[in-house]
Amino acid sequence: MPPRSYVSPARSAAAAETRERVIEAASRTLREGESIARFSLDTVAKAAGVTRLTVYNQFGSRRGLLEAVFDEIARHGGLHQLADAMAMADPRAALDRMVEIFCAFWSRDSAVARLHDAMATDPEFAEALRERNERRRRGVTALIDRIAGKGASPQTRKDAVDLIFALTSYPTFALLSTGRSRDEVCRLVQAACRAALAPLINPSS
Amino acid sequence: MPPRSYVSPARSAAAAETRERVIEAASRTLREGESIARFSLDTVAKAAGVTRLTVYNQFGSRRGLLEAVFDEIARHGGLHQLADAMAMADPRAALDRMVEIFCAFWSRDSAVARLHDAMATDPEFAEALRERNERRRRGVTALIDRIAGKGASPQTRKDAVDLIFALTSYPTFALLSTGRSRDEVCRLVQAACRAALAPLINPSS
DNA sequence: AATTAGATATACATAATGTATAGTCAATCC
DNA sequence: GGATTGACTATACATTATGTATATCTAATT
Repeated sequence: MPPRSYVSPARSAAAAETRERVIEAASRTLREGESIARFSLDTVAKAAGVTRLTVYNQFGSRRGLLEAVFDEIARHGGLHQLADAMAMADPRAALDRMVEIFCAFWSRDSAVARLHDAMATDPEFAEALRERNERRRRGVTALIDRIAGKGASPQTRKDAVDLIFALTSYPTFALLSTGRSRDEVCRLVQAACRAALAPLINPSS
Repeated sequence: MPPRSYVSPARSAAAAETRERVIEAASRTLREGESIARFSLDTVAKAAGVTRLTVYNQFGSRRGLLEAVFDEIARHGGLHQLADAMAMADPRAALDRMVEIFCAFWSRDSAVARLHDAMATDPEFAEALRERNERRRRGVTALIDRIAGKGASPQTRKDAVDLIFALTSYPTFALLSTGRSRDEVCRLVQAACRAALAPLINPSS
């Protein structure tokens, strides 16, 4: 006979709370730790005041926890502003705004640096993050299509998209951040992205 | 009484040979493995036909082995051509050539991808690789100084240097390599670098 | 009062790095 | 030729992580 099952408001609320506490502890550990190498589920569990097994119950694996942390950061990272940016009348202004939004996102929580490091050791996590980045690529593609003149070949468009995609990526942001404020990086990337648009209109190559 | 010590041509030659064999096995393992996570000294030692302890005797640690692999790749990676490139009369042509040399370098041995992944988990190894990249930065700086007009401010120069440094980095190369041949990536990066030079002469901002 | 979901306690399997100690064997020195 | 030395081996051990298994506890539901 099948065991009767039921949903419990109080229980699932408590579970959700511990889940959030674990995510918070994990992102704090990522922020404060100097390397992803030191990031262990044991440390996180202790910081959250739970057992390591609870982490497994909630997230399934280390990878699951890391994805949950990234999604939590993304939720509060200001990416919802992208909708407004994409709706702007001037696609170049929209691109500038897009760069601004992503610079703010990359610099908001230093845990994102460690999460990108985690891509190196966990291919499936890397794939998961890459999929989340595809949204950025789609946004860039849409803007390029609006900016490009009729004469722009598909290859020229693809080049512009991929170049701007690379310029707005986290690795580029991190490389440019040595000795630069967030705003300074933003202006530099904006200038580079504008320069990358040139081949789309000027048919001189 | 101090133990007498001596140098042994035959022994050090044999040691150098096993050292090379281990490096070769390590880079092969990195190339064939799908992730740095699977890269263990045990695997390398077996592939080289030696004991894991021999690896420790020769390289001290996992990090030491990885550095040795990178240096070996760099030695045969064509970076010596940089001297000729830097000696070119036209600094813009030199920059084009530089981009070419680095695109060839990044694409030559797929083990470099895994080595960059290793930066994520080993901060000291990351630092070691960063130092080796400083040579590229110095080269870019020298070219920018030759290209920049008198009116170019230090900040404008720094911006150009850092931007080109980022454009010629491995992460950028890897990001642009999806669906592009080495030469195509090279041309795209060259164009982006040329565009990054504009603020150096045109004082219109 | 019985049941159930979430969390705990404890143990175990596996894999990796790194250290320690003793032993093997051929090249070198006297 | 015999003692010594350097590279390598064999074996063992300590430590740290991830991930799985099993039994138990507790408070919320039925």
